[in-house]
Amino acid sequence: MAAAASGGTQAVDRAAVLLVAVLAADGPVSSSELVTASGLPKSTVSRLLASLERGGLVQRDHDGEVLHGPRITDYALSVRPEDTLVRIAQPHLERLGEATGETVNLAVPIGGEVRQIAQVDSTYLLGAVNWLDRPVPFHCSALGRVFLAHGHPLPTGRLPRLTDRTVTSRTQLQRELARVADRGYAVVDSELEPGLVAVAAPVRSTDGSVTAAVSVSGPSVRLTPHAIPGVGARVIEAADAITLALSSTGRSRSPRKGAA
Amino acid sequence: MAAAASGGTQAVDRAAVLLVAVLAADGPVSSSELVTASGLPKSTVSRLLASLERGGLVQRDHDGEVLHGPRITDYALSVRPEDTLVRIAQPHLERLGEATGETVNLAVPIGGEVRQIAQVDSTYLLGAVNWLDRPVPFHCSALGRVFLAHGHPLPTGRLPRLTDRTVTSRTQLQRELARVADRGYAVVDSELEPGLVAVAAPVRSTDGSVTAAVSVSGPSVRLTPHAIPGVGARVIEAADAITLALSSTGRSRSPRKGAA
DNA sequence: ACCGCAGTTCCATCATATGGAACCACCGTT
DNA sequence: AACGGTGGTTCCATATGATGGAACTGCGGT
Repeated sequence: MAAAASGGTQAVDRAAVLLVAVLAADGPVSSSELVTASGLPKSTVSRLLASLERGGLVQRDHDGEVLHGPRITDYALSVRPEDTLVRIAQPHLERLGEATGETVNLAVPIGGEVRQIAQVDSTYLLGAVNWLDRPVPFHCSALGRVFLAHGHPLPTGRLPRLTDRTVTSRTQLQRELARVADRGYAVVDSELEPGLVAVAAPVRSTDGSVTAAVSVSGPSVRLTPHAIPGVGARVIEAADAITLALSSTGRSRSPRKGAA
Repeated sequence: MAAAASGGTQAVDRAAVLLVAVLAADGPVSSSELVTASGLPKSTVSRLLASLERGGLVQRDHDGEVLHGPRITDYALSVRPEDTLVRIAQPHLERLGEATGETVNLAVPIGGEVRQIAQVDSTYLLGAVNWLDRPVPFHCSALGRVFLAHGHPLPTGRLPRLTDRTVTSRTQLQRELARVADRGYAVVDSELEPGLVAVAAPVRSTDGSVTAAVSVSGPSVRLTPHAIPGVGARVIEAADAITLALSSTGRSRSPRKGAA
């Protein structure tokens, strides 16, 4: 079963699935969760985890739950993760900022929220809030909806109502997400804060998955229903440009090789 | 062959080695480098990498070099890696700062340099430089020597001379590193900058490897040869306290489970 | 003390990883 | 333009090492 694409190693494929599950999970995960998530037999999961643990890719906390191993932590510490993404995206964000005059943000999903990791301030006086390090919810932000519309799991639990226009019904949200996926960009009008309108589009990682998003946000007086389609197009354009730039990341540096 | 400790999966063990090598490497790595590094046959490495790549743990840049995959990047983006470490270490650093009055730093190795990720400023007027985001070389910093003394690879190439007291001979450096490992702390006097003395000790990750270090640094008028042993003891004490705090990181959060 | 569940270990079976060699593609040379 | 070399992937027969059901262990709850 589980047809191998070509030249590969079943055991490693499976182990990779487990590791990715562990990394993608918010906190620690129990083995049994991994068993159900992967559909593999207990014994297999157990053995595979043992190997991953031996390799330092995974570790168990005091009560046996599995979490990211020290080797992964080391790696995460050794890079300023934003650096790559932000550095690559920055020029495109600025271009988008100039084109629209509005606040532009780049964000990534983290845990149950959306975190902004780069921002270009609005050229107007009204609208230049600093969103950095001020996470927003998934369900009522344009950025969040972009992630949701492209497969990011919707956090469980109630969807908090932040304004009287916030969508809090899951079915209604689903309908909206379908439109987002279809249209290519997400719009949120006064759902996060009255009078605040945002438009966002997906940035894709090298394997096609959506791991970041770009947004333009400003007051409803400027981002009117009439203006939105045009802005949406620009946002998509910028997001696609970043996606493209990412994919051709030759990772230029590091001229050092052999050498004495 | 290659005795498995107990219950494990050869293929995954090997794949883990490869992945760790990729993560630990500075930039992209060629398959052949991995072949020599791991001692595995070409064909095996090739197959293993194929699986890792399928899992998104690894990817290849435009000219086939292997680097960290999108799933790893996602993870790195989803955490502020320093957060954990810095948050846990902060109180201990502050305590050390109060005790010594000198500038205290926490650092991690990155690429060919040492990066400071947290700092407590000196209570004196002389000495309160901001080291954050100002990487220092491995060979002539106390922090760097801590890493070197505990297995971190010494960057290849010449060891730049920064002052007339900088150790630039590899053999001499080795001797010094042995002392560091032995004594438990590293000292550098005027090798990075004339008159600047630093003392550093290792912080261990949950698996015992040294992945961070703490330092106290100040002018030689205060950190005299006479004062150093006492400071060394305090630095070790703080570093050990952080190590301990790290190991008991139950990762408390995330009460959410099943639920509808 | 008892049940139940999470996780690890056993073990016989055979599916699956293995690795040497052939093969291919690409580059810098003569 | 033909060539040797290097870095990488694919093949394939072999037997090694992964597999998964069941038995086992250890805990935490009632």
